[in-house]
Amino acid sequence: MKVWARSLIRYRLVATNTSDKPVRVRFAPSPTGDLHVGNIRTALFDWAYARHTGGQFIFRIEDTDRERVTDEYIQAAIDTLKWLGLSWDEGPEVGGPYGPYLQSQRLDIYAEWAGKFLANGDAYHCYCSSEELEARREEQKKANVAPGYDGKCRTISESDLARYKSEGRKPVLRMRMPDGSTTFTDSIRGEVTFDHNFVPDFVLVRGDGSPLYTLAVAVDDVMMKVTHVLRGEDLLSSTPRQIRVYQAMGVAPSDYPTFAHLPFVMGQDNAKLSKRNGEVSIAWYRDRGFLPEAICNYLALLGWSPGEDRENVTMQELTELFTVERVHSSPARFDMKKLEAINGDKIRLLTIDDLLSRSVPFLIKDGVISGTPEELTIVKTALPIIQERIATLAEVTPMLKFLFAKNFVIDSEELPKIADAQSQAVLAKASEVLQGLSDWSHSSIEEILRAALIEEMALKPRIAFGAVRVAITGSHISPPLFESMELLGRDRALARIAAAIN
RNA sequence: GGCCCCGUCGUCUAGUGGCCUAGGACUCUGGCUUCUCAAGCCAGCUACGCGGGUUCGAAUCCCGUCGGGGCUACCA
Repeated sequence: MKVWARSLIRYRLVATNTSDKPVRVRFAPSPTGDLHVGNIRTALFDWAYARHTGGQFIFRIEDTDRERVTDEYIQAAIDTLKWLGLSWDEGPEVGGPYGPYLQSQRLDIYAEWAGKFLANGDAYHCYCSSEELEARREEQKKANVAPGYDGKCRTISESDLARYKSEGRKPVLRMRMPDGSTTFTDSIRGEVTFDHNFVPDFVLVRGDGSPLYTLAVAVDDVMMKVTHVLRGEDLLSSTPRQIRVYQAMGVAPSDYPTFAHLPFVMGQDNAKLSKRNGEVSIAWYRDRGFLPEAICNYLALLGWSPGEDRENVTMQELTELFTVERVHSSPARFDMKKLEAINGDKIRLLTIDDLLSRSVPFLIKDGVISGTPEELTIVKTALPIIQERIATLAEVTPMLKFLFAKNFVIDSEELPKIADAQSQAVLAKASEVLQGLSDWSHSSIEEILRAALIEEMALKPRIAFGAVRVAITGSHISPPLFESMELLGRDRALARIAAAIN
């Protein structure tokens, strides 16, 4: 029970969205670092819901904490969303009727509302110092009382006020939480109630006059006419505070946004995702050769499912199938293996031209090719034989580098595989028959090598071709041998076999 | 500690009282195919946290319990 009770009126709000207003969903990250898979999963659901309902997808940057948010991270967030294909209707770069969409550019709006709250008595100045608050919190813990602001500054005597001012204290603006409770309906979790004994008066504006998330998020959602808030579960317990601000703003309960708190995406060891807990930055996945549509498809499956034993969905299908009703309430663990499997599936679905344009940047970055038309022609010819054997675009490099090696050398670990007498005999025989081959096609190469090595020498295919494979590609793992030899060309193929013979 | 959320194979999930001797996918294991690696195909392993209820009948409803997570900031 609060000793500083101001009102005994039971405070119970039920936020419902019964209106048929057009859907407006926002993704509002606070770019204090690279966007990670958890953020992106939220963005994806926000986007899919907006597209599914034919509503607007709003992208807002929550940079009220300028100590931690940087312009680089803001730009990175914009780039990441673009790369994933999550296009927004309102937000950075595209603007919109309710802008600006960077909270740091909306300071006057927050100041105006803060002023109103203070004038109305919904909020009050609090002069307690951090040290004092900390000390009282410790006492609360000792006394086994719910920790939180005790309401000391709800009323301040004239003498205290004069003293605080003479000490040069800068007050924060605190929201007054009335007695009672807040109940709202979460689309995913159902009815949730918070007793205000556990929702202390919270700070809206810092001592330096800058707004906090608690103020900005609620003001912006109202001002931007947001109808649905799909966000991480970590914000669930802050919802009563947002509702309190709506109430202070004079918004009718029927106009409150509908909340849906998404379950977490956990790291490999069941802890919340972090830098130490698996790779979380989307940029890392991009650089590693994951397709944006594969990342989105996989992330969509974390906390949501289209049902009917379906898993492979296109971005278009995702927007058609996505509903909040099918979103889970329990957390999901991120599984790299499954992401890789889906990525491989998506790669196999690509046309050769598409696969080519996506692979080339990796080959260039890895120094395999410089990007000349001649090189691209060779790559394009080679892609069909490796398309089904790679799971990421980055694997194109180890698969195809043998075609472009300037100074071809066999991996030192592979050398022993062709050093034995049998392998040497195979290579000698292959060299001999191949030199007389006029038609350098993979079918002719296969035909003549089978006749010479398998039939004539009576060797097992994996033994015979294995030796040739190492000589040709430098590795015992490679694209199909005969196609590889055709692609390499007669002269280089013969030279490599010759070089492999001691 | 308090408040809140969550709990089906190792992982992601289907499942909203009988269609469930619990289905699919990834992983793993074995096999087929095979010039390596993949891909593909077939088979197999493995789950309703636990305990009480309600009911003719419970993975599905209720209670408790245990476990996990979040919040508890002049972060978001």
